[in-house]
Amino acid sequence: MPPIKVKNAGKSVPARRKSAAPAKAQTRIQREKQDVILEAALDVFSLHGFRGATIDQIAEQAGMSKPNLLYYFPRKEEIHKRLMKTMLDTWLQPLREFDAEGDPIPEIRSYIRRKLEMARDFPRESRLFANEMLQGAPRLIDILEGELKDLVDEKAAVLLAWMDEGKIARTDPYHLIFSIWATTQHYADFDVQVRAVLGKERGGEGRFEDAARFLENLFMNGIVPKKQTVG
Amino acid sequence: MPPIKVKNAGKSVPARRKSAAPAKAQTRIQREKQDVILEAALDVFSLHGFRGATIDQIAEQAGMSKPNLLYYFPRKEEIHKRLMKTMLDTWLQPLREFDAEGDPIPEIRSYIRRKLEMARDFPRESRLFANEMLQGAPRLIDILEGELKDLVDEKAAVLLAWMDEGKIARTDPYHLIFSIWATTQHYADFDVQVRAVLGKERGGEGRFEDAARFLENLFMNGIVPKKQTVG
DNA sequence: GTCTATACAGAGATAGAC
DNA sequence: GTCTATCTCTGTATAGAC
Repeated sequence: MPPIKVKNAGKSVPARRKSAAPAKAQTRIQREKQDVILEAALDVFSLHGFRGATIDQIAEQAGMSKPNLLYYFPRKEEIHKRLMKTMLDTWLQPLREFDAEGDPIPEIRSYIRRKLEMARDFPRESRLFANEMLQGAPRLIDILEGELKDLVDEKAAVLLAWMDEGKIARTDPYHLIFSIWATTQHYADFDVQVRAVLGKERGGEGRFEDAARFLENLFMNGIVPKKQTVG
Repeated sequence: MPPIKVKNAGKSVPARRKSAAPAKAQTRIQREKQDVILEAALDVFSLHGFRGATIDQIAEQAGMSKPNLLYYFPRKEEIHKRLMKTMLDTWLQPLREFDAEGDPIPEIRSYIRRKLEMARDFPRESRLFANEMLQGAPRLIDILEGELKDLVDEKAAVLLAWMDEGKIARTDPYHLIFSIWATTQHYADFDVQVRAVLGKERGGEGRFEDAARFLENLFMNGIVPKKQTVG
């Protein structure tokens, strides 16, 4: 599985800032401080969820005092909201880029690979999302029922068309997408378990390559032995 | 998918109590109260994780005062520990029953079905576990590296033997197990998202039957169209 | 065995000096 | 813009009356 090229394992949020949003222009220092805070907050929120995370922890992780942090983000919820927004942008990008004009099998294969790369390179974002889901998505439900549903509906239609043309096997496109999400994000969200079960020898960095190989093969072929390849 | 027979959707913990553990015998009332507390605690812990959950919430959910609750479980951590223990027993049962003597394909198919039934019938247990994983399994890591690893090693060996005999396609047995866990538990842990994306028409009770059909088919056949079944 | 009252720490957030 | 001090509320846990 050569095309996994991304290096940095689980740091950095894209953290694009809209230049028109707040009335006041921001200094470079303000932006940098905010980014430090967001970075620290991602660590803490992704581990403990919204309610379990404390401003103290975030401040400590960010290397500043609690009041100082609150100078930049007056409310805990603001920090979380901003993280969620950035995270969703990053997180849904692979699905957005899923291309109806592409060649079906390679397109799906590449989607699986990209999702797995994201699990490897942005595990905190994955856990932030997972935490929100476990809590019933109180701060995200509108987006799930709106933007996300629309996007999935659109891609499901593409998959259905491919099935009609006999280019991929007929199956439920929604549950196919769910399965790709579930299997790839599992390697971020349940990372402790994966490493514990694989043990020292197999639980190292190579586990993502192994997973990639396995998942590609699973989604392509299932596990029923092919007559022509046996014996 | 007929064999999904379990009815009660997401209530009741087995809550077996070992009769030899605490020095003092327990009255019937004590047992009942403890069960009420554990039931309430499962609601709260599964939603908010250990740190996010509060004794106030649990007490309210259990319909008793906070001091009264603390009479039965002096520490928050005790409640959580007991829940985790019961949950793990329930949760790993299907894997324990995975039978080396059985017929490979039906055995795996049936394992998938049972895991999906558990996601449907014990979603809170699934979320309790998921919450613990997201936090890096601080209260569970020993079990993961011990009991669980041993159990998975054992079952992986069974799968490998089947592959050697050509009864199932050769693939990575560990990642196969991870994939079954991930896809089935997804329907408990990410339930909000599943229902949001499926919408009103398809997000109802039938979603589990749809998922079962899809997953069986995925694991058996993959998505590459079979030459003989196309056209 | 259950309640009221309360101790005491940690939480989010604000005031005001520098 | 950053800090110390502090307010208020919530949270875990205990004491002691009933």
